[in-house]
Amino acid sequence: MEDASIQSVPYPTIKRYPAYLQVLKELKVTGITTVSARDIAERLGLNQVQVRKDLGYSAIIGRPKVGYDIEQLTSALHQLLGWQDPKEAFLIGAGALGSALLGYRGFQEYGLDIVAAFDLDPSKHNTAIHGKRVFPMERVPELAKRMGVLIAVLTVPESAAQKCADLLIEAGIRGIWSFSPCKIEVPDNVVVQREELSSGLAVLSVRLSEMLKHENNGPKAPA
Amino acid sequence: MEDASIQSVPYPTIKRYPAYLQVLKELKVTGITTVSARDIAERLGLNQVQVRKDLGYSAIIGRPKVGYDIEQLTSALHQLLGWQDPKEAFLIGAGALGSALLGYRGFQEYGLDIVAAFDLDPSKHNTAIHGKRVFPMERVPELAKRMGVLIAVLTVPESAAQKCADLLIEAGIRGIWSFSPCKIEVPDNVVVQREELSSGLAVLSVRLSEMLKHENNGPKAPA
DNA sequence: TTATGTGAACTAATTCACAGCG
DNA sequence: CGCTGTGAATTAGTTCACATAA
Repeated sequence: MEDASIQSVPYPTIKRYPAYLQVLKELKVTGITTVSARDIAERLGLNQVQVRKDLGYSAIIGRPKVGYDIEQLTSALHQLLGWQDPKEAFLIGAGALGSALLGYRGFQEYGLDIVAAFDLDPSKHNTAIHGKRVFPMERVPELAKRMGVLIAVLTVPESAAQKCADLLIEAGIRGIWSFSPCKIEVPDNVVVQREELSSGLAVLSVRLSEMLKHENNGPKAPA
Repeated sequence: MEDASIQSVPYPTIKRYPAYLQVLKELKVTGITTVSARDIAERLGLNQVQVRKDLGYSAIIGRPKVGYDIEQLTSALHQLLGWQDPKEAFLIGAGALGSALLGYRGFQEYGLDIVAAFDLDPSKHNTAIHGKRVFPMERVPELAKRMGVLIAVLTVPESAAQKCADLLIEAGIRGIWSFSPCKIEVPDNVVVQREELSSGLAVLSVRLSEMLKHENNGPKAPA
């Protein structure tokens, strides 16, 4: 079965891969060439069996007593993620968050190369932010087609999100990484990944509240 | 059992709460006062039973044929998240991402009020970014204690993350929302929530690759 | 009939336990 | 032994199916 790859890798696993790559990168600069699943697990606070299972979705095999070859493993994970060669992307919405993302070099490592920014606000047009030029929104279709760009990072206010998305879709964009806290309607052949910054904050809030509550109740309560 | 609240709400549920609040806020401005689970579910692309189960962790009860009272539900969710009154927080690392977060008003809604920024770079000291003053890192302990700040948003480079975290812990910070892609060691009484921007991108990459692959294979492959 | 609420069934993910290899 | 790899057991989360209330 050649196409066992139809979403055979579970999403929780995929979400952990970037962290694995991060660890591999760190180890590599120290000159180490192999790593054990346990080592990765400890550095990330995960279960070692989980790491082995996750790595098992790649073609590479680890050697007992030695571990995994860092070089091989890195490229295997890059391949599973489709990060072999960076994909060009547009950034839509050069506000505070958008500007920050334009200045973030790390995306290169994540297979993403933001090549241009777009904004509705004319005062931003033809300026450059972190070395990336800002174009008027209307030019998305033309430039997307010319450059063959398929991915957009959407950092516009909620109120503009759907309108911008519609324009992106018309321009042939197939993947939208959205930082706007709202649902975006797209046809079946377009993928939207919604980044929920607030989810992480919600978890932090709850964990912190619980910890503080226990400190107050703990001493009094039995056991 | 009064303390059934010891992490009785599953994390996946907690992560969805901010999205629910977002929907409730949108509905509220239109003047509507009640909402059904199905309506929420549709707006977010979720299953309606899941929404009901999630809301079931709160004390409020919905009325058949009517739904949930938006006002009540909002405050119940705020309470479950510990977002009743905004918590003051420090931002550590006034680089590109840090500056963006300083400019993001939305955190107020998420129970977070960033009151000051800190940076190692002296050239940034005593400047203001989006109206928030930037202090030298050394002043964290003094100001945290004076203001009773317990939460920090960490947006420093990987290389500085642990060092900054150590200083924060010494200053009495109990919750760290970290955007640095690395593990941070903290004592048991401190909570670290790691925000993995790359996870979302990983999922987008894979979903997009699969979609494009199917388009190429699809027409040829059987069924 | 249109909604909530919930036990039961199912599906997914994690962890355990152990076999196998160098 | 120290490590990988994996079937089996467990736990967690989601969805189904249905009872109930206005």
